[in-house]
Amino acid sequence: MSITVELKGIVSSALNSLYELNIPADEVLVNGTKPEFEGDYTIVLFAYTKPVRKSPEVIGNELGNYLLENHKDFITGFNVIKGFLNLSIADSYWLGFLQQSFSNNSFGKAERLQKKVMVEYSSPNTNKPLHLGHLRNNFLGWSIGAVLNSVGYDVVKTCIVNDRGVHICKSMIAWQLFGNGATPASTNTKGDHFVGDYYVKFNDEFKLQVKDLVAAGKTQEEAEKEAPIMKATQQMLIDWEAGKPEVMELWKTMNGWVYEGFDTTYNKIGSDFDKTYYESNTYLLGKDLVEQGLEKKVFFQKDDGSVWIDLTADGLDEKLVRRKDGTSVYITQDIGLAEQKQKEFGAEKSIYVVGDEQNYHFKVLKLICEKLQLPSAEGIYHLSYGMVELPTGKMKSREGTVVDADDLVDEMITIAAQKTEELGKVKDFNAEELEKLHYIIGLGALKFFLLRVDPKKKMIFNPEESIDFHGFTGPFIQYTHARIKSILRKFELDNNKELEATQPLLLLEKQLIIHIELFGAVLQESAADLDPSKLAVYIFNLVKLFNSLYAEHSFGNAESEEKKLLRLKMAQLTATVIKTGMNILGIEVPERM
RNA sequence: GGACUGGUAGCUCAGCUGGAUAGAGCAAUAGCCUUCUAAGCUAUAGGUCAUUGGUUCGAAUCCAAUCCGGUUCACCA
Repeated sequence: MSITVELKGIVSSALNSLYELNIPADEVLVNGTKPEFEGDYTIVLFAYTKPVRKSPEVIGNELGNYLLENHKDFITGFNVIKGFLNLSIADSYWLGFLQQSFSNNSFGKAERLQKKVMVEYSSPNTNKPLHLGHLRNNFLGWSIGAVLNSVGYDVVKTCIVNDRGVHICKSMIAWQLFGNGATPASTNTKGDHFVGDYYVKFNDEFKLQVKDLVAAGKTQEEAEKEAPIMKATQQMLIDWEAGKPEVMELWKTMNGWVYEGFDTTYNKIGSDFDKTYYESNTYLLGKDLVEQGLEKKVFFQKDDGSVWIDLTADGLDEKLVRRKDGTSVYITQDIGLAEQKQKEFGAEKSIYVVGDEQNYHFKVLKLICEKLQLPSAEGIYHLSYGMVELPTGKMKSREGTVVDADDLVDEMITIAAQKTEELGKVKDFNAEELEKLHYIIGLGALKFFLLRVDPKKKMIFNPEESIDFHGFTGPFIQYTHARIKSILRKFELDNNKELEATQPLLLLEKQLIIHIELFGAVLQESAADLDPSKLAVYIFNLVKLFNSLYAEHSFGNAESEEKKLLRLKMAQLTATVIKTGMNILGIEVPERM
């Protein structure tokens, strides 16, 4: 049990004994005491003044005295300032906590819950390579899975690959027209980039054709419809749906190139999935649900044959679920896939990590599933994250302002290599060890940069300024871990020696222990909010506290054997928390750097 | 226009289920390596929490209005 939970319980029953006041333990307000005041934890008393009919100062003193008398081993002192009761916790409590936890490698993690959740993330299109926005999505999705796993959920990570549709056909047409049989191998290009280049070529050619047609007297709209390359693309989509062999052949070949490229990138950034769905297999799902919906009168049919749902009563609009030609639309596939996942895995929650541009879509999706009374409905949760923007605004592929994922990862690793070289601390590393270290640091910097901000908020990335390696960053945390490991290598910790308590805990020591103790609660909070940034901030603060202590006091050469043992145990547990926490963010920590 | 969403230090962000004097990092300035890794530590400076009103013991936080951004509202995916 965490100490704040314990305190809440104690205060709740104290209020009951003193004033016959029934305040549920979880409604007691407990904060960490601000550093400028004496004490470790603070009870906020204002809420009790009315029912008790006493001033907060009086309540504070009575409560403080009561706690002091009845919990001598736990609470050793108090003071009251305005409506705040500051409590001091016994050193022996902290020492007991440290003794119990310091060698526990799974410190902070919770017991298995026997509950299953699904996290869908990444969801790329196969017509172009991954960019910075995908990186945020991938890091978030992976990390949220790890956070949920750490608090006891069984997590199924899934990915839906958007491998069909007009956009894919655009790349295919362009390759037919301009490729001259080129392949990624023949041009020495990564497969996803290779295919993406033809997508760009399509757009270039399309623009030229439209321009010519407009010059010949067509309106912009007519020109866009009639451009030969666009017509060819639409024909190809029809041929694809009909399963025309040569089209299928080309489609498979080009997607194959893309997957090869994606695999390389996923491997590098550490994204993995338990189950990958392909839209080419799922795009027909949900058709039968339209029939069901019509029978249940959830949907209605218009005169032209198209099928709709009326969501105006829910504050939304009418939404099409089947075209008049009988083909299904995007949302219908999603309903079908939601049901498919439900049948296949039966998770109690299904989290979709998808950008906030699709808030409306997911609102509609959940609503329709609810109205159809599908088992999947309740668990649908859209984890809506903000876009990564440039200082100039959104990234636009047409304007060439897209930050490519592979380029960025490589750049980060290069910078990591430069800095490591400059600092010259690992001159004895061989080439392989160095490469691994540069990778860990470069990727760590990138992941931490993207994960440290609240997922819901959009964030700005300035390509002109490289991502920092100092301060609130991954490398700073990795560095501190390496630093601790260095201490533990030099000064062996005897696990059998028990902590003593003849010398009081110093302020910095106590602050660090208090912070360590929060770890489990932080994981719970990150899981509840589906927000890895809470964890990132926590680790950063932990590391700052450790470094302050490190700068002020010696670990290996402490002033006494008692302090040496205490600090080495603190160091070990700090390293464990850093490593566990960073791993949950998908970031490795080195032994040396 | 409707719906949703954001506005906190020069920059990037915390804090938002109401609690003590609004916090970090970067950038700036000044210090700290003959003892455990200086990718570090310490200090200084930097704020009308968009604006106005309301709710109350107390508001960056809740409510309303206004201003300024963003997303979205396709027989696209």
